[in-house]
Amino acid sequence: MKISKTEENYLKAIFSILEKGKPSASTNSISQKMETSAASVTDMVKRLAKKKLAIHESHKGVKLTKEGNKIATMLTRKHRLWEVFLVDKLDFLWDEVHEMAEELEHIQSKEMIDRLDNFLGNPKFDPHGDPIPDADGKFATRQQTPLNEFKVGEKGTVVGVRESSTPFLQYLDQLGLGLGSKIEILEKYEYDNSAKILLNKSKEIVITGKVCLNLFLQK
Amino acid sequence: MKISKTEENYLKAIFSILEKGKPSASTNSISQKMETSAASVTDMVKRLAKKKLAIHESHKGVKLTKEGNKIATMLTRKHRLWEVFLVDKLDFLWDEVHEMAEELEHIQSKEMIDRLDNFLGNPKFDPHGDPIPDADGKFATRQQTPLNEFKVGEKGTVVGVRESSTPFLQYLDQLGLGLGSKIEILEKYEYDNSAKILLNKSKEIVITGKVCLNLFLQK
DNA sequence: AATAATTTTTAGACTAATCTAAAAATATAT
DNA sequence: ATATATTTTTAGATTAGTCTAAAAATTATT
Repeated sequence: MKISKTEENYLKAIFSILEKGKPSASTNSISQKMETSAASVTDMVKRLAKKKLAIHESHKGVKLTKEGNKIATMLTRKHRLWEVFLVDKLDFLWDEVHEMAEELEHIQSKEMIDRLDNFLGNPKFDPHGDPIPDADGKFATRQQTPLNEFKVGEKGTVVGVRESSTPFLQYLDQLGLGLGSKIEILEKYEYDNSAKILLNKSKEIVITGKVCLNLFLQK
Repeated sequence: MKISKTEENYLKAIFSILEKGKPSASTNSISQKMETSAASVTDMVKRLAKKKLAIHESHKGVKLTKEGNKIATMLTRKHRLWEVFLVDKLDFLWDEVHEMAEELEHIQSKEMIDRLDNFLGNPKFDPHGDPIPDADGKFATRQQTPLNEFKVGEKGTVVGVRESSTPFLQYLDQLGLGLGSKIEILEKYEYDNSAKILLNKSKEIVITGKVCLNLFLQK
């Protein structure tokens, strides 16, 4: 059965909504992710259901079948491996690679992606710290805590970001914060969740509540 | 102006026909390359003409504009660079890479392809010996002669193939012939253009006229 | 429970890319 | 040069993916 690029993108959108713990993905939430009308979503969801990639009960949202889930997982695998390639081999910055990976993830060959995986040294996480599923679809797990849950005096290493939009990543770059940065909490300002931190044992900076919420660290 | 993947494929098809020295590409020749009906070609050619990528006079075939030519050249550049990547970095065989490169060539980013070029060491020829245009669209040239024009006693090194279909390349592999093979002509059999050759100064083999016609060598 | 607001689906239309069948134009052969 | 064959174009239909506007279903509010 052939699956179009558009269908793949819908599967990914649904997957990303379900990933956040929702029991099913609403038509509206999908239309926002895909930047299309709700009517288009209804049409497409019916097509995915007919192909046994999704389960759709009218007015009750969409889930993925095992097959739909597998396809979305493999798209995620491809996306993240290509991001590693672009950063590690072609020297792009972590905020520059998303769009390119969005295109590259639709390249078919499974053999190619498995070889790419090997070529890159079987990375477990992408340049934003997101886990890369292996060839069987298994995601690596990792002990990680958002910075806002840290207490004064605690230390940790940045291992991921909750949001990987270009502006946010560029802002982190400006601050000198990236994957691998060592952090110690010096002070916390509860009124807006901001904090003063010691960065890489050398520089004191103040970061906003938004940043605290979106940084994942390993203790 | 946005150019669809389909339009890109038509541009490439037209380009490849014109490349063989034809003054213009006929509707029929394009429909054969694209494996579509002649009617579809007429439709598409009109669209390309409207976008100023092709020049079309009814019943008189198609040419490419400077812009159309440039796009086709850049597609060729991308295709061939990706082939080098697949063979040099992911260890695919020269007969396995065409289909994957057909997909990869449609990835947009020019910056990415220029970086890929550098990463690969700015190769001038792809795994089949075809020249890779540089970032400005310039093709490398090379002194090359088809094997059938060689005389008994002459020697040369294989640098390219006229046809790069999977069966032909696999047949060459079976014979132990590839880019870089050293050849000396021992005998020529005029009645069917076959020849007996000395391969890599070690092995005597007989090759058919078809092979002689499709191998390019440097003297 | 009835009404209002929101979400989802249906209906009908549009575009890109394709097709078949028929008509028109060009090329070939007697 | 006329008839035949081939090539190209036109006409009309089809499918995937999209849209807007309206109808239907669900959820929230009084």
